[in-house]
Amino acid sequence: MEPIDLFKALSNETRLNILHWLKEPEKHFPKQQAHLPKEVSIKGGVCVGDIQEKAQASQSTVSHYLNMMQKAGLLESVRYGQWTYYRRNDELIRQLAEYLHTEI
Amino acid sequence: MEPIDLFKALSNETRLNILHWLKEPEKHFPKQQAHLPKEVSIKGGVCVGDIQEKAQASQSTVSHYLNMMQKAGLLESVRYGQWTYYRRNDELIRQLAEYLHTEI
DNA sequence: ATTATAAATCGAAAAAATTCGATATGTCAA
DNA sequence: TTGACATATCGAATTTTTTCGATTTATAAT
Repeated sequence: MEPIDLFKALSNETRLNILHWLKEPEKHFPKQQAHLPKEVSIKGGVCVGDIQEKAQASQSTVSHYLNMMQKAGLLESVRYGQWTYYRRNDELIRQLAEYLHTEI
Repeated sequence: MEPIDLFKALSNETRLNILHWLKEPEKHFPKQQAHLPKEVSIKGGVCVGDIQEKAQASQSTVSHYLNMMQKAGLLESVRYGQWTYYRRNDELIRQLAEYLHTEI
């Protein structure tokens, strides 16, 4: 866990929104997992296009954000066909909250 | 509480260190409060010069950091004579940790 | 094979953060 | 009241982040 990279990733409204949306994907992305057959359902995962649409930023920007958040450990991704699904890494977010009131 | 400003303030190693040092001031600043008579002791407060010395950055940089952290709410300051003492705002740090695992 | 679609990567312009030395301001001591 | 010291503020150079459109890569459908 690299706290500084995590805090940097959290220092942006759009990225913070994405993380928040992914907390309740079915609520914020109604047409969730439209491309996925049930057998390969990725729990809590949303594809880049759906996130981009909601985030109101360019495709490259959103892709970059998601990549940065994944590198920091906040998200994890699974590719299915031409789609990449991103979901939260709740365990790391929990660790960060813990770090915040022990180390910091 | 402005989470983005808080995360920005935390996105820097020196600032993170300062916050950490101020968690146990007597441990990290041995000659603590040398200029203060006991009557006006500021619990947990350390003056800018002592922080600067430990942080190994220029005076203006450290002053700027402390100001930014105070604006974000992470620190509070008290002036005594020509010295400004900074200490942690533990309540806000607690709130941020809480926000992290409820909102985010 | 060709075409269409999703996502990643590239390259660059603009905006913001970092960091410093110099200067200003406020306070204390002689 | 002058000089010394602590801190804040200013102005600027450098670095980093933001953000985009264009291109590339990977996969799917015809």
